[in-house]
Amino acid sequence: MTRIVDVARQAGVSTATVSRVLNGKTVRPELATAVHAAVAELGYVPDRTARSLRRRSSDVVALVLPDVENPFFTAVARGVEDVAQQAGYSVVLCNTDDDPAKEARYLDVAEHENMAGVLIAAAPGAPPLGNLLARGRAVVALDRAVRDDVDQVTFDNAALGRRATRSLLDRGFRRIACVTGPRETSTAAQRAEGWRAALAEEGLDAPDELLIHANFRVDGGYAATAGLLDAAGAPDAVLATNNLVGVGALRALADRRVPLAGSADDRGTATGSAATGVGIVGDLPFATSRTDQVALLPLNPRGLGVTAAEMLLERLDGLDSPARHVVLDGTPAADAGRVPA
Amino acid sequence: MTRIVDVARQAGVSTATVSRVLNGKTVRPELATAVHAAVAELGYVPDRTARSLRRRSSDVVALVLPDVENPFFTAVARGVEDVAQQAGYSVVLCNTDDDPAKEARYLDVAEHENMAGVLIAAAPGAPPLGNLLARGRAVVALDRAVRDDVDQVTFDNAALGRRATRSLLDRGFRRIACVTGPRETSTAAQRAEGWRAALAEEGLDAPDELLIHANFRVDGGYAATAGLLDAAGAPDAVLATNNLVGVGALRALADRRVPLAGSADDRGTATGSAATGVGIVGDLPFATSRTDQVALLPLNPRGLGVTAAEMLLERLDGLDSPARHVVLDGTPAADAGRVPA
DNA sequence: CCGTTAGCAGTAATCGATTACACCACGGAC
DNA sequence: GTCCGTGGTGTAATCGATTACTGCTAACGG
Repeated sequence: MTRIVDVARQAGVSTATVSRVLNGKTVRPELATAVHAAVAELGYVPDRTARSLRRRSSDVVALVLPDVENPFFTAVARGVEDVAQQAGYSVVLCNTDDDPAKEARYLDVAEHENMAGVLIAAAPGAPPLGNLLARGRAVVALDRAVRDDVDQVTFDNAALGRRATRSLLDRGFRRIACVTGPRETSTAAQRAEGWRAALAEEGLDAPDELLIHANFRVDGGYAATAGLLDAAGAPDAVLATNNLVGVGALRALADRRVPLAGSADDRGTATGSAATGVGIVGDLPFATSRTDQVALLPLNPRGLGVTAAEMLLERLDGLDSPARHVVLDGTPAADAGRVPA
Repeated sequence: MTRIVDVARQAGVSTATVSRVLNGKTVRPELATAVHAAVAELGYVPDRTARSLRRRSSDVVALVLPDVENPFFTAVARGVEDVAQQAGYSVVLCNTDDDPAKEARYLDVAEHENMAGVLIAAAPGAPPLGNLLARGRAVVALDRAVRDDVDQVTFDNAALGRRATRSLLDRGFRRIACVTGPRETSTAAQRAEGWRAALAEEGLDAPDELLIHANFRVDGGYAATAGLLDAAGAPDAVLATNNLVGVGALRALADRRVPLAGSADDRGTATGSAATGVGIVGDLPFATSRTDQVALLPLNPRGLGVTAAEMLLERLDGLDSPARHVVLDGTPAADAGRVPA
C-alpha cells in the first residue's frame, strides 16, 4: 500500500508537507503541485485508521435508531446519509429495537471507536450519553426528546396530534380513539396529548378507554384497533399516531371488512353498519390501496435527518454554542418521485 | 481516557501481558486475574482505532445496498446486523441507489477504512471489487450475482419467477404480464426468465409487450401496470417480480378501481369488466388492504442476510476455501410477530 | 548593516494497541 | 554440572498520519 512517506519521497518533500497539502494548510505552490502529482501518480489515499488514531476522532458517525424496518426511520437515515456522505463522513446504522441495553452497547461502541458523532432517536428511558459528552463528542438527539443537554431536533408532536385529530373532527367524526405508542416514548405521549387537546377544544371528552398505548409497530396498531372495534362503544374514527400503527389499523379494518369512512356522513350510507374513519400522523409509502379516505398528515422524516445531520456537522466543525432545540413543523418538502398516493 | 499502560501499571505487569490477557493468549493465572481486576477497576475498554491500525483491519463491515428504503433490504440488513453484532462487528450501511458511482465511492471508503469485510448487493454493472480482493479483504455478494470470484448467496430467482407464475396459472389466468426490474439487474432478468419458462411449460406464448422492464420501485410498478391496463390487449394478471413493483401494481389497480381477481373466475363475476390478478415475488409487510386475493410468494430476506453474514464471518475467521455459491430456496422461515396479512 | 519577525518546511514525537524479539527461570537430559 | 528447550514476560518496534517544535530564509525597520 502506498503510504504518506512514499508520496513524500516521490515528491521530494517531507511527510509533514504532504500532510499539510492534503489538509489545506499553506504550502509553497510548487511543492503543492509536486505533492498532487505524486499523489495522482501513486494513487495515494490516506489511511483513515491512522488518521483517526492521531486525530483522536474518526470520520464515522453513528445513527442510532429504534427500528430500521420502519420506513419513517429509513427515510431519516436517507437524509442523514446524504448530508454526511457529502461531507465525507460515513454513517453506521445501529438498530436498538427500542431496547435500552442494545442502545447502551451501541453507544459504547461509538465511544470506543472514536466516532466523530452520534445521532440518536432514543429508546425509552434516558440514553447513557454521559461518557460521550464527557469526551466532548458531538451528539444530536432526533425525533425523540432526551433530558441531556444536547442539540435536539424534533417535530412539534403535540401540534401534529392536534392537527390530525382536528382533520378528523372537520370530517364530522366525534368519537375518536387514539392508538399511540408506549407511554415512555415522547413522541407517542405528546401526540396523544395533542389528540386530547383537540378534543377538549371541541368540548369533547377524551375517555380513557379510547386511548390505547400499543407498541409503535404494525402488530400494535392492528391489535389495538381490533380491540376497539370489538368492544362495546366502538369509536367512529381511529387516530394512529404513527405510520406503522396506521397500517395496522387499516389492516384491522380490512380484515373485518369494516368500510373506511372518509367522513362521518359515510357511516350511515356505507354497507357495513360501522364504517370507521382513520387518521394517521405520517403517511403510507407502501400502501396497497387508495388512501384518499384516510386523513393523512404526512411528515418529512428525510428533512428531520437532514437537519439533524447538518447540526451535527456544525458541531464537528467546532461550533461551540449552547445546546440548540430545533422544532420542525413537520410539513414535508414536496418530495419528488413519489407515486400519488 | 484509560489506556493499556494504565492497566499495566495498575496490575503491575507490562502492556504486552495486558494485551495477551485480553486476547486470550496464555499468561500466568495470577497475572491474568490481576489484569482483569485492573481492567474492571479502571473501566478500561481498548481503543478500537489503535487496534485497527496495528492489526491492519477494523471490526467494521460494510453492507452495500441498492435501496435502504426497500423493506426487503432493510430485512436483509436486520439479518446481517444481528449476526455481525453478535460476533462483535459493527455494520456500516451504504446506500447506492443502484448508482455505480456511489457504489464505487463506498467500496473505496471500505478499503481505506480498513474495514474487515464487505457485503454487497451490487448495482448494475460490475462492482469494482478488485482492490479489496487484492488486499485480501473478505467480500460476500448477496441477492445479486457478480462476476468476481467471491462468495455469493442468492435466491434461485428463475425458480421463484416460475413458481409465482405457476401460481397465477393455477388460478386460471392465461394472459399474464411480467413487470420486472432493469435488464442489467440479475434478479430482475432471472425472475423474468422464470416467468417465460412457466408460460412455455404451459404451451403459452410470452409476447414482448407483456414483459416490462421498469425500475424496481413503487413508481416503476405503478407506471408499468397503468400502461398495461390502458393499452389494448390488457393482461388478465400481472406478475410483479419484487415487492415494491407489487405495491405499485396494486396501487395502480386501486386508483383505476380495477377489482383484484383472486382467480380467472372472478373476471366474469366482478363488477368491473376487467378484474385483474396480481402475483408478487415477495410479500407486503406494509399492506393496507387484505392480500388474500394476491398470489404472494414470500421471500426470506432476513435469512439471506444471516447466511451472507455468517459466510463473511467464516472468511474473517480465516477460512480459505475457494469461493462458495449458496443458492437459497427463498422459502421463509416462519417469522414471528407479523400480523396475519 | 544587524536584529526581529513571519512564513514555510523538516524532524521527530505522538496517538494506543499489538507483537517480534530478547531474556529469564526452570526442568530434564546427558 | 552443564546444556538445551520451553513457557512466560518485558522491551521496544511497529502500524501510518498528524502536528509541536525547531530552524532556516527572506523581508523589513531602525
